[in-house]
Amino acid sequence: MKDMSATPSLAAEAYNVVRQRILRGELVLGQVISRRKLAAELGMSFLPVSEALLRLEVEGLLESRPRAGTRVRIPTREDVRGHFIVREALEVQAAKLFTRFATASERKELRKLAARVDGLAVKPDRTLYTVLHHRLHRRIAECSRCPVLSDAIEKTHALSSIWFGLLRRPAPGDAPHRHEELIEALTKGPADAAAEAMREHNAVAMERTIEVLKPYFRMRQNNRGTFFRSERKQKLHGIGAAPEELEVKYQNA
Amino acid sequence: MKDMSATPSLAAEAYNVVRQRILRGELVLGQVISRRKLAAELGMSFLPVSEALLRLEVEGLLESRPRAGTRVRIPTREDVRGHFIVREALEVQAAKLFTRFATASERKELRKLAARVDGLAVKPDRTLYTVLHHRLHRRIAECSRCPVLSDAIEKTHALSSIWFGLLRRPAPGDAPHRHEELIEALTKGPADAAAEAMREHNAVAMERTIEVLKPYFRMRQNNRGTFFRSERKQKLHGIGAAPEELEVKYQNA
DNA sequence: GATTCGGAACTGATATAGTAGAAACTGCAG
DNA sequence: CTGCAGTTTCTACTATATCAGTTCCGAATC
Repeated sequence: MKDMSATPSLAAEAYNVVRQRILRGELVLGQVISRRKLAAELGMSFLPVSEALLRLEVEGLLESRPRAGTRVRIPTREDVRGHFIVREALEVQAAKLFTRFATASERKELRKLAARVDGLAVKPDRTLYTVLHHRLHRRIAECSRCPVLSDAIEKTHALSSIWFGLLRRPAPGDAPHRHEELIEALTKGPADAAAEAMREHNAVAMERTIEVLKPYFRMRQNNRGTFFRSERKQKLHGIGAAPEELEVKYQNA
Repeated sequence: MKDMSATPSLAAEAYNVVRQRILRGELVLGQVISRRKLAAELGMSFLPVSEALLRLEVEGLLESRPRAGTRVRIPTREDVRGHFIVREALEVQAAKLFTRFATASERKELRKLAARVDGLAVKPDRTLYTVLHHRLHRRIAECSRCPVLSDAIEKTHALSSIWFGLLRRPAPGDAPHRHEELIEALTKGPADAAAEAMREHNAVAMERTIEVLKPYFRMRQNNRGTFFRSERKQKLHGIGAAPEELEVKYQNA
């Protein structure tokens, strides 16, 4: 976490590299990661690499089976539902604290940020949108003046960012000012209204995420327990494919 | 967590042993843990031990500095406050779900358990009280029917259990039926009332914990950053002492 | 053509050894 | 008795080697 960046150990470097690759989408859902190859690539022995991957596994980004491999975690439907229940609990708490502790300049800054996010939401390019959306939620958390809480929220966001990256185009029936309305409730309304707005915001996010991940749920059902190492087999089972391709694949099957 | 007990690896064994020792109070706040000695004692190389300690560090029970050592984490006041804010968020969520999903038999079971806990609260021996109190909160979480949420709650409880263990005698001005009232609100009342009851329950717990930990906050201030290995120096700085002894120590200073 | 089976290659888990660095100890000066 | 240097001893960290289990791929079989 924070000590990782402070202590320039090899394990910390490996951790950051892999984490960034997952978050930037260079490593897709279900892709296996070889400790040895990664170690060779980064120029270190695979023990620090192993430590980094273990850490990411504890955080829920990876899953591994002894002597089979380590891969980017493919979530189940229950995982996603549970994830959003926890996230709702934390962000509602943050929203309440926000109404008490956020300064006037912070409120202004967030209103501007929300407008930018909503403006970008309809554009086809998702990269900038993803970054700013993440920053918006993080800033809300930071305004709670509770580092432990914002750390916890940050951790849940890292997980859902992976899934979020799969959303390649804007959602069709989307409210055009989702985030502006959220921030409006947070900055203006009483604590109860802020909490309720955050709850609804999260409910929409959950529904959408589950919709996007549906093909992956089926994929996980099918290859439960096998860690495909070769690219050919992975392709054969739909790993690395876009959600739309997966959809037709499993509809035919 | 669960895979740990399922996979009987050496690392899992070390993890459970150290965790149990911390929770049972055999390892006190600020005590350093030697990877090598522990490895020798458990009859394994220190790599699995290292993995276990890393895991406990991620969970927040330990802290380590490169080339200095690993010790049981001494929290700051902000840590404790943040911890209870997160815990409140999660347990309030669990309470709401409890009112929706708990079965009749589960409600009955919890009422009985709460009565036992309150009965034990006034007794001088704390060991059984600690165990049952923990079980009560865990059962509430499990009735939410959301494994991800109960796992998250379980993790926060592991942390606060360490602090809880310092409370060697019953709190004086305590409501005699704290837990029975909580369960009453959970089983009978609407979701809002259940949530509010859980919030108040947590607020009391936080106040009490901060009160008990006050001497340790001062202790941490004093020896920030030094990992004392010899027992003599540790005693000199109050590590391993009971809260009351610490109190007089730092009042005199 | 589809299925099964066996060696080859690879994977994570563990053991052992060596290195760098921080804390503790010892002796000396004030 | 107290404060401070140099030395010693301990620690965590890294690297290499070996083991047991898994996946892969092609040849043999039905």
